[in-house]
Amino acid sequence: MAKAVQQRTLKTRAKLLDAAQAVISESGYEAMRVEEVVLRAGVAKGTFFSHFKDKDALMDQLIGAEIDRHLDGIDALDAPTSIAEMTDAMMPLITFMTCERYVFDVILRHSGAAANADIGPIAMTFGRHAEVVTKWLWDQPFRKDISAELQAEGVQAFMVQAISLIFCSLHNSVAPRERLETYLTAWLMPTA
Amino acid sequence: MAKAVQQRTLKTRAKLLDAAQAVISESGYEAMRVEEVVLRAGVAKGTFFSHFKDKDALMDQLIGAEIDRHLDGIDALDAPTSIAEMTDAMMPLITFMTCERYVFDVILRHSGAAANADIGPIAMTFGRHAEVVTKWLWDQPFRKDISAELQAEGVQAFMVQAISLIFCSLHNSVAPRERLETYLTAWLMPTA
DNA sequence: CGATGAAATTGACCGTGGTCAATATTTGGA
DNA sequence: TCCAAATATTGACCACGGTCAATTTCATCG
Repeated sequence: MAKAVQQRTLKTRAKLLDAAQAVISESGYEAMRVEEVVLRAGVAKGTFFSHFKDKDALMDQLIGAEIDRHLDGIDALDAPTSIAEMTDAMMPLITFMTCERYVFDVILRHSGAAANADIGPIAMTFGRHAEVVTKWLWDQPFRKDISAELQAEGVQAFMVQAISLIFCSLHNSVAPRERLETYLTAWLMPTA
Repeated sequence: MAKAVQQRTLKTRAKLLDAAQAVISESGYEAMRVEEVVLRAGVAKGTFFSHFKDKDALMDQLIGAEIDRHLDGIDALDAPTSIAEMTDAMMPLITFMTCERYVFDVILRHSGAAANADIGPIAMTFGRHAEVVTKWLWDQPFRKDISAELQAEGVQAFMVQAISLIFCSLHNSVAPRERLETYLTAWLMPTA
């Protein structure tokens, strides 16, 4: 008999999430401290870890939710008809993903789930993103020699690469938008 | 007048590196503890941090050196004449990069340097890897519509993607070698 | 040699994430 | 309404990376 989750539990979790969100709004993701969150939420430290496996799990939820919000916006758009349009459509998401180096690190760490058991919010968003891109590619004037799914995987690979290079001193002279557009043109519209 | 570095310094650094390597050989990278290393090296904890900025910096050196050894092997090879050969040539490197999830995380974190000042060993190896691939691509029967440099950047992006998916429960049914070959064929030999 | 300043080393101490046995609260049944 | 089992909460405690003022060792020069 599945036991119903107590009201108390929901309330405590909400308090923790609110407190965390507040800290992040004020000081950013990297600066978030578990101690600060439990202090504001008015609960003991141990309570935090009975609601979230670890600090990373909370970040997974918060950042995953934020990415999902961006995907909602992207999903509402008409399918882009050019590489430039596609790149533009992804820019708000990319901007968020690069708002802090720490945020991008967390995203990378969670982009693939470690075990079947724990496919977290961020991993889900990667799946969703691939779906959106696949849908976009369905009947576009792009290459036809490979599947839309494979094309979408490539789009993700290049998006990650373009973002990584933002944080790389050796390659940060080119803006991410232009770099991504170059990549995607070469990937989706080869002429040789 | 630049003061020569003391013998003592070199000796201590060597002791620390040896101790770290020993711990890693026995228990792996992830299990390495600074306390254990300084204990074996017979120095105080503070000494460790006067030789390495932090634990990550030591990992950067050790893992970077290991990657360099693999690149030496790759560099000694004849330029591959097919995608399959190219993929095979990169497999030993990929195998090392995926020996532990932690190792891959460290590599990703250091693949782009945070500031011009600290381009570490791992970041250097990425540059070197790109050069090797670019050289390979120079006169190969692959696509000619984009530069060899851009092709090499793509090869790196797909290598990272293929590795990431190894650690992803949603996509670990395909072996990394086959996945990479699929990616590289689509990237380097498009037929549309 | 002995003195003196520079460089290396030390270890007590701190910040922060995470654990767990003890305690408090809730729930469902008699 | 009361009791017992299930569930949630607590906070002292630990692990481990990292800091820094005090101390020791080293190199150079008169």
